[in-house]
Amino acid sequence: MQSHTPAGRAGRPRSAAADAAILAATREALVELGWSKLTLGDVATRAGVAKTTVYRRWTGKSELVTDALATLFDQLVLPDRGSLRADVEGVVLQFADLLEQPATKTALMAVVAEATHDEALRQRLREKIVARQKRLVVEGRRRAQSRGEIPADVTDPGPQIDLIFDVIAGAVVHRTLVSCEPVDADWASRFTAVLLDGLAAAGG
Amino acid sequence: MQSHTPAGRAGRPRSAAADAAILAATREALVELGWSKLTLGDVATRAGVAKTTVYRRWTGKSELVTDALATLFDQLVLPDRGSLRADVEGVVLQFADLLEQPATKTALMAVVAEATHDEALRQRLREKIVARQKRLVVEGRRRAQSRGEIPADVTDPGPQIDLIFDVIAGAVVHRTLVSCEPVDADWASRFTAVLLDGLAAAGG
Amino acid sequence: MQSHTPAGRAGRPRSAAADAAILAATREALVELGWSKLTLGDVATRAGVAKTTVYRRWTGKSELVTDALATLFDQLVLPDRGSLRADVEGVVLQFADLLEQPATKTALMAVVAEATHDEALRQRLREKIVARQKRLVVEGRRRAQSRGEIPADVTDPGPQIDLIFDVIAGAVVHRTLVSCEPVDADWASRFTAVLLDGLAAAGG
Amino acid sequence: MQSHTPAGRAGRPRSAAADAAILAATREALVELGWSKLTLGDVATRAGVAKTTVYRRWTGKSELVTDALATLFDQLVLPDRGSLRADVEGVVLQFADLLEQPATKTALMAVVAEATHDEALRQRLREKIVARQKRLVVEGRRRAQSRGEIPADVTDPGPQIDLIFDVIAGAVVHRTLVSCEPVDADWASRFTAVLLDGLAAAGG
DNA sequence: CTTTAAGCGAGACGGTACGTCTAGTCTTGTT
DNA sequence: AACAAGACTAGACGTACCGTCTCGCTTAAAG
Repeated sequence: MQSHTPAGRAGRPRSAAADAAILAATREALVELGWSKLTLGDVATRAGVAKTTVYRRWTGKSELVTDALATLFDQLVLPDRGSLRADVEGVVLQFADLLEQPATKTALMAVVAEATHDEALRQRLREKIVARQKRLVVEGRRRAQSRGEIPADVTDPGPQIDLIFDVIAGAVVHRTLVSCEPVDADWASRFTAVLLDGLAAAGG
Repeated sequence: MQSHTPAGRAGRPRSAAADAAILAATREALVELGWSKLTLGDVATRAGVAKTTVYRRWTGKSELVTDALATLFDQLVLPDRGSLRADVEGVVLQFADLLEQPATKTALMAVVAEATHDEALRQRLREKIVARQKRLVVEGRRRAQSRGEIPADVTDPGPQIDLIFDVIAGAVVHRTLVSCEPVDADWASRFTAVLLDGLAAAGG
Repeated sequence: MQSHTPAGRAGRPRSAAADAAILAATREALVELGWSKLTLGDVATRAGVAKTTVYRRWTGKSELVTDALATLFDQLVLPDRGSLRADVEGVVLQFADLLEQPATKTALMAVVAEATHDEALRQRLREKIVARQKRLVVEGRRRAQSRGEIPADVTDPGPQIDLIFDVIAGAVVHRTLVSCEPVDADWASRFTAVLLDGLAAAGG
Repeated sequence: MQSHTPAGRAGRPRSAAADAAILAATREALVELGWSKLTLGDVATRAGVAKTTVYRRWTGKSELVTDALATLFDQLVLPDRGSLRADVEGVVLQFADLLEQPATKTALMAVVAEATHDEALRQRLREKIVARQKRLVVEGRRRAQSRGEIPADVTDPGPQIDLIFDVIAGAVVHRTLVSCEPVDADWASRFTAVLLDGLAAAGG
């Protein structure tokens, strides 16, 4: 999303409603058309906005879709389910739910693909998507420490936090989008067991 | 790749060299341009071939890139490193190496993205890419059983084999392409420890 | 008009019918819309042809309109009316008729205007439009000489031929498009008298 | 040009300087860009003025350019050269000089072209441009009458005045802009001879 | 000396057309 | 037949201008 009414106040201010309409139209178009057939002209039409208005606010398809995707990742929260094991299973199931939504699955991989050869997009992706997910892992670990389930680290973030994040996010994405198998309660339970037991044994 | 000189024998046979030239040109173009800016016309020009020749053999960009990608995954092998732990670390590092190659990283995510809304492509992806990776996991498990490191299952494939595959492939892909961190010997060692210890504790 | 089936013969040749359809559509659009609102996209649609086909054959609006205009100037002929005076009056009236046609009046001045800062267009204009008009003046003079109405020059073209052409064409265009007065039989007669008497007295 | 500080008196009056700046910027832009690439936004920028200020004063490109053109035609005067023949040659040379200026040649034909399908513009053109030229012809004729070179008409304006004007203006414009030949002293002399001798013989 | 109505610079807006590019097909003549 | 070449239809691309509008500020005549 862009900064509205920046520093100076000269000229007509940008319509705040347009941003929301464009992002909503983008999500809608993603579901119907997928990444490669989504066009900014079509998004503009759906949003009831001129094509130029879209181009004035976003520099291209990748940036727009990244921001539309970010609004979906805002749904992620971490309800306290009472134990570390339950919290991890909750996060796994919740992330899997998000990936089952057509707009998410279509867009996420496409944006990652574009980001492989676009540093600016990689930056945007990290700030708006990855950070939102990582927050959950960090929060879950903090809770487990306050419950006494795992020792409080001297160093924070702990040494394994990145590994944990890549394993959780990677495994869920891979099962959902590549293996195309459902992430159900059973899988979540088996996965959580391997992860937590492995971390415990490895001293993480 | 397509079947050359199929059943019928009338007319000029398809040039076998053209296939190789087109796939090589596709890999080259992927590195230079990325998925979204790669065009079949450009591939044809690079391959020194008419556009019609490309379209006669592949139905579209996704299929062509999938096949070009498959030639890269053919590099994957599983040298016997003497122990299960070493074999897993070897597979992790080898897969990471493959993903560091520009053509691979660019193409893999893009093909997965397209596959989310294209069943035929999903099928092709599983046959030509995923199967090649999974083979390594299955082979590694068989070796560990013959070494006596893990018990021989009654059921084959074992119950956790899919989970193991998703965890390994998912974590490596995520760390490489999303977190953009290197998969080095240290990370591979830590990851393998968590995975194997977790599986042992969970009874996998 | 472009050269079709140039030197080389590889590839599909350009459709000759398309040229005619595009030029006809251009004339039609000129009448309805005028120069400034005529768009090449609209011309393509009217001609039942893709926009790229137009751009492949003409480099821009000016060139296309010039060629469309040229087809109108092809109408000009010089019927033998028996005397120099009658021939001049005939040419004046015929040229005026041509300028009364909506497509002509709209396009001619616009092309001249563009040509003032485009040497290539100026060249094209001279070859395709001006030459067609000048031919009539030269032919009329040749006829008058064969009738013995004016002496046969030693030098050919005669010294005044350019002046005569500019006076005839200029006066008719100016009266029609700037003064917006009709060029009727009376005006043609008065104009012809002044021109021929003036030339006779001045020794042209 | 528009009326400043009109009848009503409330509110901030229009800046007189802006008019001059805009017209100057228009002439400048005409020279650099020509008619078809001249944009009002660019004119506004050159004039150091907001686009709205231009649109508040002129209804469109045609009107603005017509007015800018009119300021150039204000240069035309008719110094008394002592005889009808010398006066006509003077007018011809002076008009040709004006047409050699880049801004004039570019704009005049373009405005005439637009005027062919815009009655209001045709009116403006006649008032601001054509009238300025015609004045010279009328004045020259009046002078010749007072010198006794031609008889004073009972009717005024005389019957041939329009024809004379179209012949002079048309021939000079055509030679300059279509034939792209210079109007030098020799051509002016030959042209004047034909015109005046023709008029004398024809009884004009 | 305050209204108050218009002018002003800035710039976003809904549109339209631009000229280019790509997809995928079709039409040549050649191999 | 398959091939190289390249024209073809269809339509998206991102840019530039159009002419309008919405702002907040300035300017001077009217009250």
